[in-house]
Amino acid sequence: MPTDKTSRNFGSTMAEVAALAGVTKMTVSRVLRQPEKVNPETRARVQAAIAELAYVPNRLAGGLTAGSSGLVAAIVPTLRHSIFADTLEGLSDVLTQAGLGLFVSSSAYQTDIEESQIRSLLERRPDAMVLTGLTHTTATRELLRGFGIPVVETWETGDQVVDMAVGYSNREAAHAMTAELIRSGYRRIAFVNGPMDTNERARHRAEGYQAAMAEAGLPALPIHVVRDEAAIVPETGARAIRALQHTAPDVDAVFFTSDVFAVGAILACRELGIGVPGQLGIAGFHDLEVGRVVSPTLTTVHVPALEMGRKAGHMILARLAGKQPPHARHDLGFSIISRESSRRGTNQDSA
Amino acid sequence: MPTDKTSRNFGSTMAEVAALAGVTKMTVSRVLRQPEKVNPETRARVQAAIAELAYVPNRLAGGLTAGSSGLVAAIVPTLRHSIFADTLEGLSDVLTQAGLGLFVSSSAYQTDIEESQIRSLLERRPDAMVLTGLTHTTATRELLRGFGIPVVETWETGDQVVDMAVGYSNREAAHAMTAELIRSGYRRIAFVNGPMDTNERARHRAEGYQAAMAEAGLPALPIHVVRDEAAIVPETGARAIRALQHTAPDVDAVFFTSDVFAVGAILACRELGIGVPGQLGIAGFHDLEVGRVVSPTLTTVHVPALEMGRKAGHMILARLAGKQPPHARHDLGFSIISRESSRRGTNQDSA
DNA sequence: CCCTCTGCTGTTACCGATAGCACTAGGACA
DNA sequence: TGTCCTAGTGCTATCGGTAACAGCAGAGGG
Repeated sequence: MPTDKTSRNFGSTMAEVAALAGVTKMTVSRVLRQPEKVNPETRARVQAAIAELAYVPNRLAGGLTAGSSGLVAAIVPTLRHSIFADTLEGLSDVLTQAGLGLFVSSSAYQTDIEESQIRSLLERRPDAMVLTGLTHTTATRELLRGFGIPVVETWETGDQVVDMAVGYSNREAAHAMTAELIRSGYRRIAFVNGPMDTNERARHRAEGYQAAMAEAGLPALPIHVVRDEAAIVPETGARAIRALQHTAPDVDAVFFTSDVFAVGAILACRELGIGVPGQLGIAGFHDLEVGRVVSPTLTTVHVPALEMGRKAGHMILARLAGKQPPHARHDLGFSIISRESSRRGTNQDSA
Repeated sequence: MPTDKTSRNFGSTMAEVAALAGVTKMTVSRVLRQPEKVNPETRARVQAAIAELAYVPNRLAGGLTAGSSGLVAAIVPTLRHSIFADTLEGLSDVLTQAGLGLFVSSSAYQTDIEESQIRSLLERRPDAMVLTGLTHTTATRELLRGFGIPVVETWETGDQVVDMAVGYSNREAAHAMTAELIRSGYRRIAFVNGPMDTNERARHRAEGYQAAMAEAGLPALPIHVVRDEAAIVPETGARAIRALQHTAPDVDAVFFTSDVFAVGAILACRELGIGVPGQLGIAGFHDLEVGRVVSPTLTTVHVPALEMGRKAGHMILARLAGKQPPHARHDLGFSIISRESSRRGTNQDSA
């Protein structure tokens, strides 16, 4: 067993296996991918050689000829948010079963970073690519179209898709939640959102909020924007509550663009002696576990995080099999989870 | 621009760029990796051709010659647990900056699945591999050693490392937490653990618990094992509480191997009218956000999830640069976070 | 004016696998 | 007995790059 100076061995090559078995590489290759075409005796000999050398085929080399890497690249804004990890898990499940590898990268919510990452991901010639959201630079779109690989955009639906998309309507979801708050009796509803310039999910949610308010004949309040969306921590929600106390003390409900913020807000209210849901209604987004645990429990929007990942995986597989047509779009919907934090007139829990 | 029947283009090749620029592939290759060796005029011409064709180099092909893929493979038990996602994010940060790609796979906590995944990951000739835990099949160890690539095992420290390791001592962590509960006045302390046969983290935590009890002259209670560890949901913790009410009603504290379980337990206690921390002390593990939000707030063990990922990344980079020696091991420690759920004699919050 | 050196670019071989075709031996068939 | 067919296996080229060395022109030195 030869070992070079850096002690990197990389296992044996197909040629070594072939030599040991007394055949050519081609026969070894056949044993691996079309065993029925090889004489059982020869096959056994080759398999013995493979076992003896602990040979692991090099898919990179095979892929060169085949023109495919067996890799799917995925870009998420961050891994430090279980909601995106859920989508990745769903994707990974489906892809792994099909023998495809998953190659991950995080963009920190910035489209220019995303562009450079896509460029570097493409150097690995993925068989498909999964993106989060529909907002990308023009160069990104052109690059992806030029490569002609299946691209699935997740977490939103819309018309301007690069290729395919699976998601839900953030506009409708925010609309529905706002309407739910209004139905519960809240009138001065504030919306705490992420940056709307780089994130169409945030933009669409804002539109949904504003539309619902308008339909109810209520004034939409100025949207409170959380700048550093990468820092998704409860304290950000707490800070928003403290800020709103000054800028808009008459607000009677706050709808947060993430459960993480909403939960921080609930804790802040507890400290400040603000009764939730009596004095202030609170709603979140994502349906994270934390919202089920906090007291009062959090009203939120459930999003199909895992399912989007799975669906994206299936769309890719179908497409690679030549079935799924381009421009396929799937709306997986959402649901409003009404819990204690928006149940006006119920307990005024603040401890 | 040629496009084959499946509409997969894969961008242009270096040969096409070369033809357009009126040079050979070799010159294009040089422009990309040692531009200073190419005449500025030629270089400009080549760069124009690259831009015009939107050429993206194929690292797979380059890697074939170089004998490296620029990819690092990581295996985590599951992505649906933010704690492992944190480790991945740390790893990803470091690797991405160094131009390495991260290739992820989840093992569902089973070493046999892990083995087959490692085999399939190795087909992609990663430059390094990151594993979770120290428990692997013999075949896995041999395979990895045979490949001679840097391997970092995370989330535990110990002697039987394949190559390198970064983690903390689960034994000491569980020991410290148990001791903390004893110090708080609890005596009949139960431990709810994951399966100890496939997961040395669970095994070591059990040992730490037992040792701490023994040192205090207290009897270690039979360990309550949560079988389906993959289902890491609060309800599992709630179920454990209900079970313990029957099997060991005199227990005065429960130490859970995960905050997720501990939080479910706290909610169950609230429903059952069991006062926490008065009647029952509760402690968790991991220091998840959820433990900061639940009431009473959760006493837990903080583990360096993100840092382990980062450190693993740095160890790999150092090793690839020929610096880091084999068998390097790093203990990043842990810390006990004492919060309300184990503060005996304080409030008996059960709402 | 010749030689050597330097700077730049091209040629050839090869990384590890696979597609496509060629070839061989033995059996079926007329 | 000759022809055709069918397994089973090998040969060659190729995927898209890179390493190593070769070649060539102009500059500088003697």
